[in-house]
Amino acid sequence: MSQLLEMTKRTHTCGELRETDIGQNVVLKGWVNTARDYGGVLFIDLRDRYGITQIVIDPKIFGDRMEAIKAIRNEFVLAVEGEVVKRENVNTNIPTGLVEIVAQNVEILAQSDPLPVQVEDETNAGENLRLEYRYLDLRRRPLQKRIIMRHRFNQLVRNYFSDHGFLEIETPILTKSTPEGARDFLVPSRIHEGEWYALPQSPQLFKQILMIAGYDRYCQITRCFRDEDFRADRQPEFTQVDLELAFANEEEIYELIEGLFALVFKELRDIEISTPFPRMTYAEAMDRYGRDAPDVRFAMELKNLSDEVKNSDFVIFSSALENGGIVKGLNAKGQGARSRKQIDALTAYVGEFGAKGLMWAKIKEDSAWQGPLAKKLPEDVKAAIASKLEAETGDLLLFVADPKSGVVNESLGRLRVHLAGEMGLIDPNVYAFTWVTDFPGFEFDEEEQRWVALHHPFTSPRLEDLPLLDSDPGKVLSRAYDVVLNGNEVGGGSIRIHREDVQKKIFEVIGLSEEEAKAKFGFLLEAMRFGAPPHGGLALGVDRIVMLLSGTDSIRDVIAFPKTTSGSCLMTGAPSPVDEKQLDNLHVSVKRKKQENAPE
RNA sequence: GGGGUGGUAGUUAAGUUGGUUAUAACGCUGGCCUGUCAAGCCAGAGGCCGCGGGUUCAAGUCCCGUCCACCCCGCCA
Repeated sequence: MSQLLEMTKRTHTCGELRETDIGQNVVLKGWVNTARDYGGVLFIDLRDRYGITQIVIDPKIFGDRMEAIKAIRNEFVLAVEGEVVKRENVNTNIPTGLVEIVAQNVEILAQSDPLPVQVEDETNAGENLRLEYRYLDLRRRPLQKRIIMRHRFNQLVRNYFSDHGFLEIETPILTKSTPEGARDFLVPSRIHEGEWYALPQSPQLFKQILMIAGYDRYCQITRCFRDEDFRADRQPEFTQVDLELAFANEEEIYELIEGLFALVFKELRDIEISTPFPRMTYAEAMDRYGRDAPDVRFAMELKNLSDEVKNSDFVIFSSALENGGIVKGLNAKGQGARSRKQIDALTAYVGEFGAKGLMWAKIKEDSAWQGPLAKKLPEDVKAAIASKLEAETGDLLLFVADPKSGVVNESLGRLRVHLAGEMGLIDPNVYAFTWVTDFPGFEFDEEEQRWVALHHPFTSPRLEDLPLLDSDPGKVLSRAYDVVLNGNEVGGGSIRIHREDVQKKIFEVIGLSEEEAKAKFGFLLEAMRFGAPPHGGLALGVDRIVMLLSGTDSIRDVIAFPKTTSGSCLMTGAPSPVDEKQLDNLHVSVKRKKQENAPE
């Protein structure tokens, strides 16, 4: 008898029985969510990923089998056979709550030790424990929902692109190290002593080669790797939707991506996303929001006040301007009642992003200013500022001045978002997309004393800017674009270079010698000599998108087996030491850290 | 590489100015109970106070170091 149920197919999941099933004999299998021993009758909530069904154990039916039944504890795995009956007391909290199973047979398929973390919807268990016992954490409903949403997202993406003529083509995980961009994860070659594979930071070059190979629409949901420090929204390995199109321009790509997001939000959240998305140049984003990934759900825009304050002799403003910087401000509407302490907290906040200080003014009755600036600025300057910031009684004006415009934008741009959160200006149910376009092609790296590509060195400059490559790389704008959702960059791409001469020129601009370029990217340059079509593409951050779709704020919540901020897997213990023998095979020697108590 | 927060029972937390036997809730174990669904009631077990050192008559509490986790800066699209 007891072997029977283990071998018997379940007839239903724990989430599907309804009133219409009353009278049926069914077999369910699942985990014990809770067992309530009421002395005589025993109730078991049996759970699988589809739901919960109540099982009733009646001592009249089980007789001397009750002894074994009473040993059942939480998270035991059971097989249950019995009849679906209408409940005396319904439970309106669960979809199966109108019925229950009167068990005829119960079989314990697996036992469970007492749990280190409870399997319950709401948990405040520490994250390290949840990661160590990830299989228990994954049983929790909220996590399960996100994992399922991620699956559905992936399905939608695959079908969408397949329907649009894209081919899913896999690219190598063991590939070649590239010098630009992030640090590579490296894998030593056993066969080639002293040589190394790198894990891909993205399939960038392979997809460009695929375009040259004539597969004009490529798409892949693929893992990428970067050996940098991690954050709440950054893991050492992450997943992106990678796509590339030949003969396509920006418009075609925008339309495709807008269609995808509209579909995904409709299917997964029943939210209508209006298309086309608004667009903004990088310059405009920096000017109005101080960031290249603007959150446009609320206003409180930054205003450049350099013109307004240029004739004032207030030293903080004037010295910033004289040293090539800017002065910007924003208006925190109705925040004039903030205490000095609260404003100091804002000053500390912008300090994290390099701002040396935060100037402020409260607007009182009759446009009078209160605060350190009140006496420092002449009336006409104050009036001009107030006008530009549309200041009214009760407002709080905040200013940052710095010789580096980047510091002003970064600190004030971050402050804008920070304040909006405090002020309750952000509606969590709004999903606002923006395209950001016309990125600078290059920025000057002070440390390395050379130009570096802002996007990557395969991004095409705007055609009209090609002549600037020789004279002033800093002025070159690229054909790169980011798709931004609520202040998060969720995807980015560009029209690529398909001409060998232009690609060589770019390598030259970023200080890559002809020899180096040939050694690192010779295959690409060569491929460009054999009929390379114009092409471009984009990559979407799957983890980040699913994170936003599911309303959580940690990327770890949408990854089945995530790593910690130091890159460890608490469940498996990776990374871990390996045998000397393995290292010998790989021709790798490891410098042992000096033991503290090592003999002198 | 830098800054911040945290680490006390299986779990989540409390622990006063350094002072007797380190609390509570949930979980766990045992008992009672035939309609619960966060079941209830009674009883019980459970602790290297992250780890190492120091100050002190006395350290969960103060000091130094270290490890782990989380958040942020740098870094990274």
